[in-house]
Amino acid sequence: MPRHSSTQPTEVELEILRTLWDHGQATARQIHDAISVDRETNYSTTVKMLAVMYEKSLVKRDDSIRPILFRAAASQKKTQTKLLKGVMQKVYDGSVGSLVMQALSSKKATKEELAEIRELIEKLEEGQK
Amino acid sequence: MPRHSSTQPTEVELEILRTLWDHGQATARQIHDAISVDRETNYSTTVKMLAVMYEKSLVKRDDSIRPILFRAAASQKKTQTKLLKGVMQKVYDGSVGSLVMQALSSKKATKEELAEIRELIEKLEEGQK
DNA sequence: TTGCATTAGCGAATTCTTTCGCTAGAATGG
DNA sequence: CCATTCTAGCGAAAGAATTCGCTAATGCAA
Repeated sequence: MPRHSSTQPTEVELEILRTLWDHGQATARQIHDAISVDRETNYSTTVKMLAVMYEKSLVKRDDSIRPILFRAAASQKKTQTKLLKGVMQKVYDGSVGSLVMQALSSKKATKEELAEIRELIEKLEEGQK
Repeated sequence: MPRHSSTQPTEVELEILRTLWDHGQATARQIHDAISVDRETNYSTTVKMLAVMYEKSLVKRDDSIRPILFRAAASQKKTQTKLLKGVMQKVYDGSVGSLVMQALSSKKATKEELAEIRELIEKLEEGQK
């Protein structure tokens, strides 16, 4: 019986996407070097993952030039939001409130972050009246 | 080459845990009926998943009685926090701030939730001075 | 007790993800 | 142009998560 069909990036795919978002675009070699800092892995693996991701339309490629350049197909923000909503649904039963409360409780935010969040809250509360 | 080792619950495991948190404890049959509402699945599968989860120590079982009763090994909160931290790390590079900002922007929170979050923020800002 | 229904467990198969060896083609420096 | 190095791709295999058929054990009701 088939299982998935949604195109959420997997763990390794996400790492690759992260370097693409950082660099804007990159060759397989550059991507490989970037992720090799954390994860010990083979160049072939990176190339293969890029092929898989291209299949899934997670990346675009420009092969009019050599070496081939890759870029993320979707913006970081869009992807993050999609993943976050997934977690919100699966882990917090869709409740933004509990997710945010736990996030804030579980890890220290900087003064600046807190201020920024408070402003957003106030704006949201304003718009709600 | 080995890949994982951490004991984060997977997707299906999480669904089972959710019903356990809801019910406190439950038989395989009850769990199966509960998750069958959303996901079409076979009773054998549920039983197997419970066995796997028992191996991983995600659930405890009381087989002094029949039918066997299962309960979650860790609290919902603890598990949620662990999963959320994972996402924070992998998707938001460890930044609570961006995670919270995006969560609040991406889905409407109720008036009550906003108020509660604002209070927490204010308390956190207070403690930071 | 016997027969029937439900529960529990095992092992194997399927699907999805990640890995890499090996080869062919392209680029580069001498 | 040749040798060497780098890039790209394929196919197979390993690892991980999920599925289920089949059987044994247990419980229950007549």
